[in-house]
Amino acid sequence: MTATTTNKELHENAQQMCVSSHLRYTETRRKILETLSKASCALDIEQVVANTKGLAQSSAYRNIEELRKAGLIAAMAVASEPTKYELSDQLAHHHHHLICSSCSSVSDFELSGDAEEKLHSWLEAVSKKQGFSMTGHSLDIGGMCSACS
Amino acid sequence: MTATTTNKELHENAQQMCVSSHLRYTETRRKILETLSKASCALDIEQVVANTKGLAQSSAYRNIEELRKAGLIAAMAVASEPTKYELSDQLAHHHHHLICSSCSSVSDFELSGDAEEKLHSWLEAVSKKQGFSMTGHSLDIGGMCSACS
DNA sequence: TTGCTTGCAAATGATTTGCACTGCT
DNA sequence: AGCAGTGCAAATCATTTGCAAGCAA
Repeated sequence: MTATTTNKELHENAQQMCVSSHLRYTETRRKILETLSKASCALDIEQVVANTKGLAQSSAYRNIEELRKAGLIAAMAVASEPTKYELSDQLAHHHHHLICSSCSSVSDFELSGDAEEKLHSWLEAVSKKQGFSMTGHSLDIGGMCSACS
Repeated sequence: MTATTTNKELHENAQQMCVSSHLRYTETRRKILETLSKASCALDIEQVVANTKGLAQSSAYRNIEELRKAGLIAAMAVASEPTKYELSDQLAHHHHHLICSSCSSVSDFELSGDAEEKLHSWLEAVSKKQGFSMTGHSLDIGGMCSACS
């Protein structure tokens, strides 16, 4: 499975993943993914609803949860803020987060291919030793963003 | 600041940190930290209250939040489970988490000193480039624990 | 038809807050 | 005295759920 780059690829991959999870690829779900795809960072429910025409909040919660279980969407909780959602690594590029402990803003970064590979091998070794079957990892930097300091 | 190993060190460091954040180091706070210190993994509010004699739930929330802002406690949110709390890296050993996406259980692991150093230097470089002042990082492995698979 | 999806409104559950009181400093 | 810290109960806010109607396979 490759990360999607074009809108068309996004929907093709998404549809595939929905089908294999026995989910219908409805208009609503398509629109939610498109909203997340357009966003430059993770969005909370309010933002998803605001940026998706004709989406009820309960449907947003329900669909995001289904899509999350199917691996299309990743959820991230920051402090006691509402949960933020973004496309999963399977639908977008693998990346990590810088989280400001003051304003709770989140921005993205990527490690070099080399670093990412090395990290992956460390984590794979740890998982193996503990009998854990790893499906992914997350790496956050905590601190103060430039706006807050 | 060194990670604490003995109970005495824990309270000495904790008191210091409270003082410098203009917080009183009360009996209640001392008991909460002791509860977290005894635990083998992160605890949710219910568990903290259950394991701390004479602690009101609202006091638990209020104190944990104060202690979190002062850097004594780390909070972690897993899926839509209640938030879990543990001693911060400043009061305990720096470590990372294995999170089971099926049962939401959390266990700990450490990287080798070498790996941890390398990781730190990568993150420091990223932060510098983005004008972010890093105070720490977190690294989670996601997947299926041995009990669930 | 059959059962997944949806929107609305009501319910739930975690977390926060108002208030009066206690206890450091 | 003066203000941080406390317990209790009430309030708030994100998230979940029941239900009746809509829509896709």
